[in-house]
Amino acid sequence: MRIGFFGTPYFAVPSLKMLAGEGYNVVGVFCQPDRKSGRGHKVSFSPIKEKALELGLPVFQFEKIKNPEAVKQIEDLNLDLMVTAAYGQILSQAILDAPKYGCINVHASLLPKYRGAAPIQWAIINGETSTGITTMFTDIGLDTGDMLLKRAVPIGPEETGGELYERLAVLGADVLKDTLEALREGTLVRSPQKEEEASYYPMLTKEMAKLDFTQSAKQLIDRVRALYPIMRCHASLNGEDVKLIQLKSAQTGAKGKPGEVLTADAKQGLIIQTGEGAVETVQIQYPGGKVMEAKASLLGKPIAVGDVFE
RNA sequence: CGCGGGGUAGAGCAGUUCGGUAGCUCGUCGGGCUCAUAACCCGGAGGUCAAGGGUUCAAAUCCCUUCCCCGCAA
Repeated sequence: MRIGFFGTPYFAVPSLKMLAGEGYNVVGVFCQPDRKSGRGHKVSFSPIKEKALELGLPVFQFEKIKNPEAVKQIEDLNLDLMVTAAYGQILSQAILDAPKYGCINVHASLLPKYRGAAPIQWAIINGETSTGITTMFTDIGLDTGDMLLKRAVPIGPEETGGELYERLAVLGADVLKDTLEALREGTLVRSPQKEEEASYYPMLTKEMAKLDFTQSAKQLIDRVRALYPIMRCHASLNGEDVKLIQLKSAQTGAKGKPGEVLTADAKQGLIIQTGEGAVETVQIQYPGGKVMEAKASLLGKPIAVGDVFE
């Protein structure tokens, strides 16, 4: 079976590794073009490109996968099956029609809930206690295709987006493996998504990392851990943009308005009033500085009680 | 050559504008006080001020070079 693999970030790596390890015939790996990134604008390869090169697989990178030359390339590969996992571009019907058995996608949620590009982070932001992996036949809609296999996992109460992302990447490879085996054995069952149960969440934007202290303590804590380490949540304090890397709930007798600093010393820590309850900032980062323990930071850079994060 | 911030005691920072004895908070060590404590009081140790070169009577501070860390943007 000739397989074309479409993926870009780390999420897709375990799946590609599994395909190669299980002896599947991956005839082409498609990923997003190399981009200048990081300090100094150095060009870096995506995790999938790195892995594909390591495995000795041919790599294809198209600026727009819908362009005729890209579609022709896919058709010329004479694929039996396409596998996608966080590729990063929307596929066209012509592409989906190219492989004999269609296109199977690995999605990091329990569909039809959390359709969209950032299901992992959104699940944590919304305080979900479980999520999972769904494999599906890709259709022209956004994560709307018929579902194949589904597996759920609990979300830890303090788990970060990065940690869950890693777990789901591994689980995704596992579910994909079972899906392909079922496909070979002819036991694969398609089940349509129920539209009335569907939910869609958009891509993450940097505005989402700006903390709103009128939210409840739990919402703030969930948001900070959901976005970590992709984005570090931040708030403005006395004109400085301060990153609050890790929050936890705090008990204190003091009260204030949302965002107001209730305690700020090395013994009790940095505790901030929210719309509902209070949060302690465990780790903090100032502009130009490294991430540090908030209690240590207060020794050299005090914050006054009554100052307001906004 | 994308833009910017930073490197000072074990930790976190001030001091750099305008060159003139190396400071603060905490920790640590010793002592004291207390029924007692993460409390309080007294005292001590701990720094080639990232590295190299230059200017100067004198450099953490001014000039040049290098190394390392961080944020933004992508």
